[in-house]
Amino acid sequence: MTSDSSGFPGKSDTPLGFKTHDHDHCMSESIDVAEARAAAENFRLTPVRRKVLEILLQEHRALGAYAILDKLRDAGFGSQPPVAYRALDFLVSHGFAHRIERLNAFVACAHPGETHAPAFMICRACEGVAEAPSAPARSALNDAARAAGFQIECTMVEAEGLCSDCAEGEVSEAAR
Amino acid sequence: MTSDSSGFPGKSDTPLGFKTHDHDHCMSESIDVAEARAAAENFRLTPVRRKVLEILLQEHRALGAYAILDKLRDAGFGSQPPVAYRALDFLVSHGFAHRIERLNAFVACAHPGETHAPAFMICRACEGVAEAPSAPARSALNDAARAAGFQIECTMVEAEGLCSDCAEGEVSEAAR
DNA sequence: GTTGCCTATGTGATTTTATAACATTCCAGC
DNA sequence: GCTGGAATGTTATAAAATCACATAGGCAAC
Repeated sequence: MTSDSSGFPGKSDTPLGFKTHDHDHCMSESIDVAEARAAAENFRLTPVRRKVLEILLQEHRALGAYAILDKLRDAGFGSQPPVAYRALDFLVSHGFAHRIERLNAFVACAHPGETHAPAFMICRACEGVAEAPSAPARSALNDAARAAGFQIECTMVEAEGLCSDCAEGEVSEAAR
Repeated sequence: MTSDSSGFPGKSDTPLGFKTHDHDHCMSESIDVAEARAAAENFRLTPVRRKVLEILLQEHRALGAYAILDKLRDAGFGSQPPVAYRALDFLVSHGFAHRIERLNAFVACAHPGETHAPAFMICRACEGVAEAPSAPARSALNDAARAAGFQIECTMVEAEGLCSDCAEGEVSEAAR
């Protein structure tokens, strides 16, 4: 396996996630974390669930449930929507994936293990999704909520725009 | 018309929006603003568009496009999805309504006129939606984005939880 | 080891949300 | 009155999500 998380990864480098990095590494690491937690926390990382996690980890992009479903079918699993939705619900509720409301789609979590509810940056050109810390944004909102007597249970922060790679592309396109 | 925006409104008081207030007033005011802007900014607040805005203003809740469509039909307008979606697109793009991604639904804007992209507080019990300023949350996210070279074009902040009224309800229910 | 229970998966049907494509109508400006 | 563009109407279809119920797998008690 090409494992180099610093500057120059092996064959599996990718521009997604807004930063070149070693896919194989972040993927195998995430799977390992999931298996460790499954053993420790007494839940089952069944074949479908594991496969869906792998599918999501292949790309740092949000995938729709039906795109995932296609890949599940190719891999020999059931191909009806509930198969995908159930696995996704599981992954999301255990923190291995996030739902991107803006896209009605799902991404693998970039920091599994840590319980967190990040903010997302969604590139409208390449559809890449990156996570950002949302604690500051969240606490600001909390103040407003408290003032209104509103009890926040869950906060979603999603920003849409252009990642650095795609922004360069736009510039050169405008210059044509 | 019962116009009293302070403590004790007329027949039209409502618990929605997380605060008792005078519906007729906020509704007529919003329509007035819309008409004024239509004249000033040279766009048309056509009958369908106006009707959809009125429908949304009836309740400080998010309504799905199809719920709106039902009401449009009752009012004698076209009853196919594009009729509702087009009017909603218009209202959203001119700042008279907001789309709530979490619910795939729409609310009337609580502060028409001011260009803004607020944060939303969504009550999971009564489905009421209130707006909160999102500038602090937004600027925090901006810093993270800049660091990642990401150009934010639009940010969505939505919090789900319980409004003060519904939180009280939960408590008394738990005591049963 | 087999019974019973619970969880997970498979499958078909349906509901909800959203858009594409094209015809028709309305209205402003000439 | 004609013309061009915007808005609306309508049919059809795509995309996203859920319901309901049947089947299989894992595991503990007996």
